[in-house]
Amino acid sequence: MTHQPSRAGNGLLRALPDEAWLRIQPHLQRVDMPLGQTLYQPGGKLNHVYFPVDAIVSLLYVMQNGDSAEIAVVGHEGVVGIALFMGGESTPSSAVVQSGGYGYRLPSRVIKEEFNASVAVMHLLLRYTQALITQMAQTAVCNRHHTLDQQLCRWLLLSLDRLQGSDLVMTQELIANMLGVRREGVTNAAMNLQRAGLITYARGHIHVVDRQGLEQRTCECYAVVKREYDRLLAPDKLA
Amino acid sequence: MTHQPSRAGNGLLRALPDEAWLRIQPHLQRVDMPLGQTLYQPGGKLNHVYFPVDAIVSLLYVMQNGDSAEIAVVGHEGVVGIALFMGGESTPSSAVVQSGGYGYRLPSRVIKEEFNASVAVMHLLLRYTQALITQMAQTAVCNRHHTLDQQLCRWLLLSLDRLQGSDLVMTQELIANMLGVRREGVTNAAMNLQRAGLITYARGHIHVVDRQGLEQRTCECYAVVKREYDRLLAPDKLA
DNA sequence: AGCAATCTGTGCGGTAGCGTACATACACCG
DNA sequence: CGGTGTATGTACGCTACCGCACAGATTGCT
Repeated sequence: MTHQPSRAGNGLLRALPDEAWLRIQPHLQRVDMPLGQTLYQPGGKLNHVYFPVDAIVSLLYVMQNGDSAEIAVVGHEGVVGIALFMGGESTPSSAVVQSGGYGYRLPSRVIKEEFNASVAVMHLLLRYTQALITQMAQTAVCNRHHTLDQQLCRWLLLSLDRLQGSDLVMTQELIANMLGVRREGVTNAAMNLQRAGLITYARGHIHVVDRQGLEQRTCECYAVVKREYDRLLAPDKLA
Repeated sequence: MTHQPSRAGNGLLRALPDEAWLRIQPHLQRVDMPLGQTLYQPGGKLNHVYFPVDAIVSLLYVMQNGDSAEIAVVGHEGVVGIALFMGGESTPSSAVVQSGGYGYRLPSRVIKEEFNASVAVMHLLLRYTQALITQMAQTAVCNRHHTLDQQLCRWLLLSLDRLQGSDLVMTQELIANMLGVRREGVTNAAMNLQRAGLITYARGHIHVVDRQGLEQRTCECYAVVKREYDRLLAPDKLA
């Protein structure tokens, strides 16, 4: 009694040309993506690409001394494992599930074949990749110039855009790992946001009360990234 | 009396399949790339891609308040303007010549046609793009975690790899703009390196005395990026 | 109910880099 | 040769964040 995979839950699957979708569908496999799962190890061989539906995946780099930093985040709008069709087969970063849920995975062979077989699929995936590049670039800028308060706002907004509702399941410890800062720093920033009436939280649950307030308080980085995703993945572009 | 463009000076041109090179060659135009020249404005339409030969181009993001940060750097190993074949047509960052020299440029139409016409060209450019992605990601990590001393070392090494010889023409003011820090911070870091006997410098000229010393003093970021460029653009890969 | 693990808050000294202001020094040019 | 711009050095208070240590507080387990 296996259900047919649905393309509704992921923006890229939805944007595929119908023929491509029909070719891909039989190879898609629904997978649970529990919090903390590591999809890729740095340098490791990639066996699948993942299309998250209600899960969020962080691309992050872990340094020799254990410090880490998030490079970008992928949710229902995208795909994890671009190195496969970019030709590199692996990356120096790892991919970790940051918010549990499910998604679909596709064997590397299939995505590579489809990438090479269909110009429309190729262009779709490349536009997504460019959006991802923008996110990485903006992360670099943000790390350089903006306060932890602002970065936390940006991070919450990016996560919110990839979930339904306005609640996150996420300890401050984990957020600190993603942002590459101390847990106490996150505590402090979160208290600031709570006092400002933008969020409430307790023991691993964050509730966003005032989304617009977050958008006002964050740096321009969020808007730049959002605009670029909208521009590159707008429905009319995804012919 | 125009000279035929040579493919010798740029790694990507050199790696092109011969047929592709012959198609492209007539459209290549040698251009001077003087220090400070802006190749792309954020959001602007890209009319050409640029293949630097002895120039270095910085991809950088300038914020609303004027603060800036370098995202990545491109020299004779690469090409400026990947957004063209990635399908975005533009990017939110700008491209500025950071070390003067010359290169070749190619009209956007030609690079797009060639990208779509030849799988080998496509794979070459995509592998290069993945290396560039690694550089951006590592820049984000470095901005988060490493000291200015280390970052200056990394920056000098990245530049050195894209020049012949061991001298850079580059004021501390400019370096500060690239790294997104104060000029005084660069002065301080440069003094540290000079005292350590790794470089000497004066009024816009930097001479690297002990390259190995720089490599020891910098963070792991430099090695990660270098390794990835070597891996993705190794001669045997570039069939 | 009681214990253990987990999550969050707090305090304190340390430091890297910022903003600002100014001082020196070299380089070019008339 | 003197003057003007440009490049570099120095000083000082300030802030954000770090590292570390520890104190509640809530949750889950037995």
